[in-house]
Amino acid sequence: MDTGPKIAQVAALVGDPARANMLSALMDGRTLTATELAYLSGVAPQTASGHLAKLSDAGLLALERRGRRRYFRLASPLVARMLEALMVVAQEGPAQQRNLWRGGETLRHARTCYDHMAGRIAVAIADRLVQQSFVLLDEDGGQLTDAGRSFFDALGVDLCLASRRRVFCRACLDWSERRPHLAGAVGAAILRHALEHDWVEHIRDSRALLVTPAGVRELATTFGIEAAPPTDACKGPVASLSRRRAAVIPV
Amino acid sequence: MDTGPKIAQVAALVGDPARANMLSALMDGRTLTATELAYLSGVAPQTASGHLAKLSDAGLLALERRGRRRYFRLASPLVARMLEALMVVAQEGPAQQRNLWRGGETLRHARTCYDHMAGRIAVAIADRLVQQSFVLLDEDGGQLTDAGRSFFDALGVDLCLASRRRVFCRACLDWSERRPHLAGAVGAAILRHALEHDWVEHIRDSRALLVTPAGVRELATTFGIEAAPPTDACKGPVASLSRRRAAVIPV
DNA sequence: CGAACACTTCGGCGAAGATCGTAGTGTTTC
DNA sequence: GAAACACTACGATCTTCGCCGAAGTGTTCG
Repeated sequence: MDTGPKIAQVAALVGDPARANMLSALMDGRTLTATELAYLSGVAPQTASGHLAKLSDAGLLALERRGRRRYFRLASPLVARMLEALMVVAQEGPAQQRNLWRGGETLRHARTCYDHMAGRIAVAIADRLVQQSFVLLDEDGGQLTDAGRSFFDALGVDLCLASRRRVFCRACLDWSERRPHLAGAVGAAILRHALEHDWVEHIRDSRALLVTPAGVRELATTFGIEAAPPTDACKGPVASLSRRRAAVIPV
Repeated sequence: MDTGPKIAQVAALVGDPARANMLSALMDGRTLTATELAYLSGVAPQTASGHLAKLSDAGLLALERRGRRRYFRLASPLVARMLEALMVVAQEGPAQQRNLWRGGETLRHARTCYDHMAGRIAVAIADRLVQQSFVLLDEDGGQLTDAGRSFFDALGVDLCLASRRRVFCRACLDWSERRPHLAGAVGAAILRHALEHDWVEHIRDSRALLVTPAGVRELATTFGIEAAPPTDACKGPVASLSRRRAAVIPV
């Protein structure tokens, strides 16, 4: 029993475009139904059913039966980490594609990435925190400094670390900005705080985040970030996911 | 340009058993020739050539022409991280396979994992360091405590952090032991130190490590670890990699 | 109870791609 | 210069697997 064939098995599952789209759609931690995932991945429900069965059998997805529909979500944060790692390599990939992501301005601006924030805003926040020596960051990990801890305490961000002394964060390469943003315990705490204080809110069914007017103010005063949303915000956030069937997801 | 199809492209590359074997073989940072990789992955040289071309084009492998042979290695630590993440999910996978890895006692005992140590020894070291509060560790990262820093200083381990203040380490799930061992800057420093002081040495062409008598002594006094090598050590360390062609790799 | 709905199973079609034999290019060795 | 070697390019074969139409199970709603 070597490791090669085993990782091949998992990788092959992710290697199909339809399944990869499903997993991408679930990357923000939401739970979606089989039908929704079928539309999002651009295949017929029968096809999607087969894909979802494979992903569940392999332990990549967890499923919950509720009434006549089945809700799927990523089986664990480890799966999200794996997808993230794949994304990084896919982005770096051949040196050719130096261009950033076009279209979906809303997504580029602010979105969720499993349990933390991503996009321009998130990268800007990370930059600021590093610049002020509130966090130390590199590819192998990161940590909150004492100054940073005080900063977040003063801000009222609940780091959920009463019982656990260590204050970890880690870098997560932003696929639209190609720069690191904050993930891990600290990243999750920031997103939680932002949602609870209405700095940002989820847009429809997408992973995009809308920065509220209050959020713009707060982000400016707290982090010195210009967080005004792009002009074309709120336009078909999930449309980019469906390949063939451009139908609007019925919810 | 969505992320789904892009990660699918990369995942599909890893999704073929032959290519997965090649990448696994390169996981320890070695550079191997096309012929060696062909044998290790169990396919004919022509087939391997095609696979290697694809992996190189996609930016997963870096190749260096020297004379009439081409040496391949992982293009970056990011690729190793990706494979590691895949391995974790592949191991966790379906709850059924609760059994540990059988065979290859030498590999299970001690081996390299890209730039750090893995196997029973590495897990034991990590356990010990955590137990003594020299490092803090969880899935999101890790960090060296002040006490830990003093410990390594006293030990003479060069953490290579003169210019960089942060002292990062991270957990890497050991695929044979299913428990975390140390990776990141600290993990790499430990392996470097162990090699420089002849605690361990590379076995032939495999990623397995042989713990020297001196190493057994030092590991016992330093970490309180019983590091005596298994009795069947040094037997065909790479044989487990070749599937069909069991020929010995000509070097 | 029957209709609408969410999802799954089955079966055949079709395309993608992994494989290796043969043949070819460039490099080293004698 | 010829032979051995490492690797690559091409072509034919063959298996695999994604795909959807049609039909079937279980659930909800009127």
